[in-house]
Amino acid sequence: MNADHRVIALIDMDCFYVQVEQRLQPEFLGKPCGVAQYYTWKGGGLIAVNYEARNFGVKRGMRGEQAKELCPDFHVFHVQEVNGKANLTRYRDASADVFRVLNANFKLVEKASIDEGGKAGERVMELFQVEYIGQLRKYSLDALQTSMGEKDGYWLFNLTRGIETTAVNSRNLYKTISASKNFPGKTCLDTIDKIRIWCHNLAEEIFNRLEKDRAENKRRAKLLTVTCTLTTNETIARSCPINEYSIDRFANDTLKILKQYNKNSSTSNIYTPAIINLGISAGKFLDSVNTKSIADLFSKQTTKVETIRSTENTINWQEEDGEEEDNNIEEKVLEKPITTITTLSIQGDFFRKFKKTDEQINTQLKSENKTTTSSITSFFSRYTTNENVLNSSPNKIDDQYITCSKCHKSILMWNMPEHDDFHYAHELQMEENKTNSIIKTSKPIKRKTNKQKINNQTLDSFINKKPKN
DNA sequence: ATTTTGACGCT
DNA sequence: AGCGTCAAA
Repeated sequence: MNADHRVIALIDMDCFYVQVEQRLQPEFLGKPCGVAQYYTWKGGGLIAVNYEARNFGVKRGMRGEQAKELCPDFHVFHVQEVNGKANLTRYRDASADVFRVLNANFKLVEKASIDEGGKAGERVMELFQVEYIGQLRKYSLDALQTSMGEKDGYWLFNLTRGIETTAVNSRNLYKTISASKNFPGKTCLDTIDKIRIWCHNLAEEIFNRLEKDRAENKRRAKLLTVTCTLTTNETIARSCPINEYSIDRFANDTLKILKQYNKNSSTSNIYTPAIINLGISAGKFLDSVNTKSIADLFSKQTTKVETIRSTENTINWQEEDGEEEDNNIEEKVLEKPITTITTLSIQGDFFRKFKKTDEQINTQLKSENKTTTSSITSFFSRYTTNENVLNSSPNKIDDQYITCSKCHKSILMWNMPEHDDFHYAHELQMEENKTNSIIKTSKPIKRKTNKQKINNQTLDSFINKKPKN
């Protein structure tokens, strides 16, 4: 699409965490509520407040008790705690749901980071004594470049005239995965024993999130960074390589780093200065694609033909409706039945299972635009109402829960995408370990190509799915 | 005792 | 590459 004629939609989810909780407990819809982490200190700290509550002056950062004073009907949802630490998994999963919908329906989806925003914006306002960006139009390109530098001045000059051609990057993945916790006041970590426990707790959370990330995104973090703030108020960040995903290794590496800052004798259990904040972060992700499979990418079969994995839960996501390309695929595959999955992201692959035709999606999208709730409901109706789309196994739906056919655990239906993905990736991993090779020789399942339906609505050209490859 | 998380910038 | 800072929710 021509960058001059593009449309960029900015989606900002209001008090998202509150909505996630209200979806689980719809009886609170329309009522003033917020989400708090931790209970004990003055009713927990609010990290999200809905508009009904904001009308009473309740704000993020306030304590639950204070919110109750301002608004007696205020309801507090509490963030799940694991090992005594707030765990935001529920909201991350909900966010992943949103991105699944966006990725399935839009060509480019970028997690916004408002670069050039914030501080730079204030500097510009101060420098040029303007309140709105349009007021900058009275300045010449030269003037802007003199003050802001050649590049930024040029960017700003165009921006004020509605010209901004920066590409929207198709990127939804986190660059880092981190877990941290404050230990304020008397709760500070002042003994090796306490520190050891928390190294383990944080390591466990990071490990779980990394495993899930590896399953879904086929990548591995290579760098572990330990961050801590001491009672001296200094913040320290030190890194070490990640050779293997393991709770104990993460925990031990973290502890080893922290011990370097202990001013006490190594024989004592006391740690000084004590730790006020401790965090572990994993980053420097590398795609965990085997070199063998990269070689395969250059073979005719795999570069030209997009094949799909063959596992028991892979299903034909479209009704029978013969198409010529499919026959070609089938023939080629039969010639040399080697299938690799390397060209497909798991996420995209996963979603494809539940995909309807373009027409159905477009129709659905129109109705989804109305409210978030109906959108999400209809999104999930895609695979909760259509038995043969799901899998022929008898998944029992009990209100909002589904019994997973693989592990027989009761799973919230909106957590099913990750859950199912996890099973798939796990199986894949097992197979990989077993064969010590990424090449799969199983027969691929026939997959239909999507025909692009041409629609006369302007936005539809935008809503068209991503092109393959 | 606002907490947790993530990205970016500086050296 | 490693570390510190800063902002968002």
